[in-house]
Amino acid sequence: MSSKSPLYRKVAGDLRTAIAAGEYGSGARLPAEDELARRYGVSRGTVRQALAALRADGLVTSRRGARRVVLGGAARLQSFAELRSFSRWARSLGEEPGGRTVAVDPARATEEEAHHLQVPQGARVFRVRRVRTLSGAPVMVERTTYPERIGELVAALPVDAVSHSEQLELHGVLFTDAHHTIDVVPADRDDAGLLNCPAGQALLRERRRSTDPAGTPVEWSEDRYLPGTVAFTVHNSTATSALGRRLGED
Amino acid sequence: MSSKSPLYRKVAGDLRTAIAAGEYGSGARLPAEDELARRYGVSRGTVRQALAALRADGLVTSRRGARRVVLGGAARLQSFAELRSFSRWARSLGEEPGGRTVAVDPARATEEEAHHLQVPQGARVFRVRRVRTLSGAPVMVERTTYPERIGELVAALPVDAVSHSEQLELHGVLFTDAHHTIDVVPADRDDAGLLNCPAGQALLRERRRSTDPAGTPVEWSEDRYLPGTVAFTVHNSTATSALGRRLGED
DNA sequence: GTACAACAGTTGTCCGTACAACTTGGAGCT
DNA sequence: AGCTCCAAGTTGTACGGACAACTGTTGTAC
Repeated sequence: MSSKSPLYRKVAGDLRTAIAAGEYGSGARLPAEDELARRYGVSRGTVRQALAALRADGLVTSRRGARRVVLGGAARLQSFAELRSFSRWARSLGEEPGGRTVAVDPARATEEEAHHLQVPQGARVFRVRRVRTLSGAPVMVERTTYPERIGELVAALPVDAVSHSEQLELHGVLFTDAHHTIDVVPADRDDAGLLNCPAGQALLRERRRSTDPAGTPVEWSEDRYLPGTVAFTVHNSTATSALGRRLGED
Repeated sequence: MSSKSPLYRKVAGDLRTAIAAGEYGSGARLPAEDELARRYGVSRGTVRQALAALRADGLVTSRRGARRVVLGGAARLQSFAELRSFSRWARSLGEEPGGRTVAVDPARATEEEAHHLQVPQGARVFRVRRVRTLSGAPVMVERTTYPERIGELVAALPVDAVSHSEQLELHGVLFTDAHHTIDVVPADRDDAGLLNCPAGQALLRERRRSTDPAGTPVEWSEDRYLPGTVAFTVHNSTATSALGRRLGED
């Protein structure tokens, strides 16, 4: 059966599970690259590629001259797939994801939408509003705008489809990059009704712009979470910087 | 004069400025790796290392078979240094950072602090409370716990020192990795007094654990921002995943 | 015209080598 | 004991080559 996944991925996966299994406790030093290369029967370059992946996930440090050290605490970091899909994320935690599509509206792109989706202003887009639940309780309201091509696929989905992203994947729509902005906003009347909370309630807001492998925007979304239900975690290092802080001009 | 920075960094920097200068507009395709290698007189491997950095910053996509595409919109992403230091970040935006140290207390590590700093419970630590301002207006309250070694350095700083992190750097204390958790909490009495806002006001909370190159924790901090003042931005992709979502158990 | 097939172009993976830069621990000296 | 200094160990950087896998385009056949 053997998979078609590249060698360095297998090595990375193996090391990941070894760390998760506690073979290398927090603060422990990993074997040297040469040693790992020998052990797995691969070249040092391949080992380095695997270790770069672990470092990007914040699992290990690395510095010249010394062996790599396992970083404790970071613990479990979701994969990109789990982050992209609310459903997948929830299921991986043993929670039962639910969703109710409130509205699917064909519309004309506003200036903001046009900018983020890189389409001309006034172009045809689809606006989708959904309420997401964990084990039945509403947790998040999701307002997504899709360009026409993608929106048509979404509009064709049944209203009770739990995971839109998984359905889109089946149609060959891939999400590979996303840019997120996280801040706080008060709930408006609409949020309050959908989330069953008082208007003005502070919500954790995540705005997201996702693109496909070719760099074409495929969604522009604004999600609002009830406080206390989820938190966002980020790891960054001098090696791979992905997090930033921004003035909140809105 | 020439610097001691590695080759691939110069290439990456050059490409970054070229993109920023609009030489490759949003959606444009970068030259092929071979072409860049020829142009810079370096090997393809070095070019790939440079491009990997750009990809990690979310500046370009990359997929097998097709040339790399410049991702628009992501725009300016702060460097790790700017994220680490409130002062540096503020100054890079033309704002005047300020700070007031409210208290520096030697203390015994609580269970939580001990866990995050990887010291025995009850070990000597220093708790520092500061109010941070932008152009005079209070924006954030920062509650940081340092292990004894670092805390002693901080305690010796003048109360009106604007940037603690820059001072620590001068003493050879390096921060290379950080793990962040972002969510929302209501302001307690203390926050309200320091930030001059009503108690119960929702604040954007960032909890942070920073480590040095050896993987030793050097700070554990909880920062609370007034809403509307800052937002956090994150880029992630299937290639480098650093962002995650967490159940908010606290 | 439309669909299919071949082809050139491009990035991903993997190997090998060599040297530079840095850390660590121990030997040896005071 | 404490200090300096050295040597071994380890990661970072850079080169080179080869092939696999995929994309976009071109051109052919129907």
